[in-house]
Amino acid sequence: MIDKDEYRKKIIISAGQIFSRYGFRKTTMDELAKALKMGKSSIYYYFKSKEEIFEAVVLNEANMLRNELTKAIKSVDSPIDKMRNYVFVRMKAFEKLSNYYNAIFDKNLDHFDFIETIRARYDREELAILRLIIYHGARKKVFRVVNSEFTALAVQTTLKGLEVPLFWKKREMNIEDRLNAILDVLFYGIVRKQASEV
Amino acid sequence: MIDKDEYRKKIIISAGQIFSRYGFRKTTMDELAKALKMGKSSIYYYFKSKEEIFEAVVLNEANMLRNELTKAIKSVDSPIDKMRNYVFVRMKAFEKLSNYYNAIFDKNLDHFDFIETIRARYDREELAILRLIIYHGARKKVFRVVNSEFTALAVQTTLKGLEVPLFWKKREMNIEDRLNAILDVLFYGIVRKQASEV
DNA sequence: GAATCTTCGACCAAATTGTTCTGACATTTT
DNA sequence: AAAATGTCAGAACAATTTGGTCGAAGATTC
Repeated sequence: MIDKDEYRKKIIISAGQIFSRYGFRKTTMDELAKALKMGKSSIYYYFKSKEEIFEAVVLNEANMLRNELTKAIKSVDSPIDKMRNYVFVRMKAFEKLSNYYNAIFDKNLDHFDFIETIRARYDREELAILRLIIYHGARKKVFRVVNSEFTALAVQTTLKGLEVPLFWKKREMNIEDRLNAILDVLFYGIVRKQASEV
Repeated sequence: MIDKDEYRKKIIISAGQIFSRYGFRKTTMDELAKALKMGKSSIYYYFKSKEEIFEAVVLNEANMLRNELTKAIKSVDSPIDKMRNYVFVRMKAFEKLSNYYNAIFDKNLDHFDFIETIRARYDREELAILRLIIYHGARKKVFRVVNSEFTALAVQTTLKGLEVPLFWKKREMNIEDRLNAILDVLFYGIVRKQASEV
């Protein structure tokens, strides 16, 4: 009754861990049931299908990502730090939010249309955040920007480009160095020259 | 013809990676075939069954473990260092040789009798190595040992005891600290007192 | 004690999976 | 060159697995 939502959350968390370990396909309802210590059919009292559980899991991770990101950019003041934090948190989230990213990249899952929906919405939100950061940076004359909309899009494209190698070889090189390199490039192209002003 | 053994090795390596990721059960022959870029039925030209592949994988890892261990104890001279190296390498191997250890611990696999065989042989070999280290240590009067056979058994028991928590929560605490603690205990109970001789 | 909420075992149809079989192509042997 | 043997893959299969359903049986609330 009142516990139903609570129980749904429990299922989402437990399922999230198992999904992230074995992927959607290789995770069975029996496993989820056993992990939750309930009958397999009982799960269907809370969710209509395996796919619906996965959707909830992915949505949950997407929300967590959003929260962490907004917290990260609120924690600092300068536009440069905001941008740096944003990029860092977003890329560091790769390991934790594996279901979300698997859902986006795994070819076996692209028939799930909810993925496209989530991704589209997240892209829109991300663009808004980036635009805001950039706009404020330009306002404070820290960034040299002609059109904050286009610049935001450019940054987003870079981030997406970084996702791919990050996904395919996860444990290879450390993310930090690579991120810093990208941020360096990004800022040197974007930061207003302090010494010899144009 | 001459390539057959070569190809078997390739299969063992590729299968080893996939098994270590998904476990024996969740790995399908189709996956192995796709990873090897060959027809599923072609695999059966090299191996009689999925189980036989797994056996070869586990055996391979066991051999690798043996090699690393002998190399590790040969690289130093003093009995204390030998013992320390042995324990370290053995426990650090936990991550790399996941199939071997999964085969030993996974309840779903205990019906494979080859596991028991491998384990038994490895136990025997390990005991021999430990006994040798201890015996030499006693000879050099670095270790204080009554019966090197029993002492070796005691050390082995300790190592096995350490396997269990290592298996169940892999990424929790760092192994190093724990190993050092155990070695400390081990040596303080086993090393001959230098200052105030008995 | 009726009504509703929650759980579960039994069951099912569909999909998956390990394995076999047959035949095609390649290579070697005679 | 043809026979024999080695190498591979597609189709087919039997057995198992898997996601999902249904009705009944406890709980809980009214």
